[in-house]
Amino acid sequence: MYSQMSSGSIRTFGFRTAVAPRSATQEPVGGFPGRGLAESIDIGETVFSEGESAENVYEVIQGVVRLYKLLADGRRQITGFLFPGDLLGFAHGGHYIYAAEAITELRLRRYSRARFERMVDEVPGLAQHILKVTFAELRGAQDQMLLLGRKSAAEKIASFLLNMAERQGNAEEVRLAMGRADIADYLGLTKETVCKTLSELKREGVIAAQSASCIELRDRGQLEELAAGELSHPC
Amino acid sequence: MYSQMSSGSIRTFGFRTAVAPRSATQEPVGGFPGRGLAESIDIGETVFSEGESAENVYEVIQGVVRLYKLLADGRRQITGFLFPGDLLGFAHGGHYIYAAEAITELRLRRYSRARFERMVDEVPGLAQHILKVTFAELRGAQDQMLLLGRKSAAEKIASFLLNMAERQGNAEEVRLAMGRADIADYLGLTKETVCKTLSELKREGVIAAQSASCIELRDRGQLEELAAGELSHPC
DNA sequence: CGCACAGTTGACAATAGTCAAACGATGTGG
DNA sequence: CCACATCGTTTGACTATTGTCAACTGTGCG
Repeated sequence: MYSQMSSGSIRTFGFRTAVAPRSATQEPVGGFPGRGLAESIDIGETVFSEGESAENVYEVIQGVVRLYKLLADGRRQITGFLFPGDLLGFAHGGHYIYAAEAITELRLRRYSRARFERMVDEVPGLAQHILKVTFAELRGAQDQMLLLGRKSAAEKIASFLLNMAERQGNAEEVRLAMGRADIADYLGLTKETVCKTLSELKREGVIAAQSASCIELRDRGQLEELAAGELSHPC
Repeated sequence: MYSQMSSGSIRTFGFRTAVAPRSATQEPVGGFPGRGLAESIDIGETVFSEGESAENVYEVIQGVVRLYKLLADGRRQITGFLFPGDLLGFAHGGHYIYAAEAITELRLRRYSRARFERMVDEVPGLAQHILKVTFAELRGAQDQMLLLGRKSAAEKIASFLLNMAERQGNAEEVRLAMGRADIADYLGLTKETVCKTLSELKREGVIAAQSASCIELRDRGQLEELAAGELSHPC
């Protein structure tokens, strides 16, 4: 606990964290015993909304989810993307504190909150396991605060691409499940700035694009320097 | 768990969260049994640095702490301010994931990490308690992401002032323990923009200033609308 | 009293946002 | 099978918010 974690991943409540290794889309995960009810959600549909009464906890079986918060006038901040194996449904005061929507066709497993809490209370080590991954989520949240508050557009894009690559086994080719608008709302930019910055990186030969959703990382060193804020000319 | 929390506060690992009521600067807190070693730190001094081997967990007894992360070129993002009763020392891979410095004269209680982990393992309910406050911290982190990614300078300042007021019992007068540069690095702005925005709010009569560190909230409704992003003219 | 430092203000620059148009892929109907 | 409609992406011209730089002010401490 509070120490190095092994490979594999689970996202409990909005941030990806590394835990025990497991296969990508199969049985219950996260040390989570028992099966929930299967549920299918169409692309673009809402799993739950911010402020809604928090009845359930979900596990992503297949597909990608976006979590976000809104300001009164509609401005949106995406706080995280969820992949198979991740859990969602974090609540405060009995209400979901963010909204969740399907970015792709989605398969979920649903657990009632009562059952989830009973399991956390009764299964030995489960509370501690969830604590561990929650700490890791907090760490991700702090990295994202550094990104949102202090990085330039190019540095944000570089960080994002490396982050996505890492989740895909650091392959040369990164597949983006989300559109430009989602990337923008995740990085605190506009979709136009995301486009322009990607084009700029293409022009410099740092990346190449097979298509809009498939990016090749041609100069990983350059991207890493950008992401770390080491370059005098951050764009 | 995952439900409404009572008054009082604890900051475990960087974000303030509401837990069981307690007096402000007295005995051990957070359901945390036993006493740690007392330690005094001068204003501006470092408690620990990012990346340093994480030997200890600390509890703030008196004073204010800033937690921050740095980019390679020195840009700084403050991820939270800690007040009496808060805990700090979150680590990943055996190393602190942020730096901590004293904003004021500071009194801490220090617990060795081994002892802390033993307590978490052995004391019934402690892991769950820490899980609860950690969830609340995560919520605070998500609010801060919304602020950093999507709010204007005026909206950030309004949110910050209301946040500080809330921690001081929602008094009309807010006392700021931190300087303009710290506020700037917390909100993702520069100190000049913080000054200019505060002056603008003064000009509009929304706030008044007894001194640089003592702000009077004259129109709380206006501040709340600003913080929520409800105003057509966000500045 | 004056030195040092934090805070404030203003002129100007730059990064990112806005608006609008064009382009490209994808999917449907003729 | 092609034409067309639609939606997401890309690009460019222009705007605006915030950052930079520098000077000035106020406050507190020796």
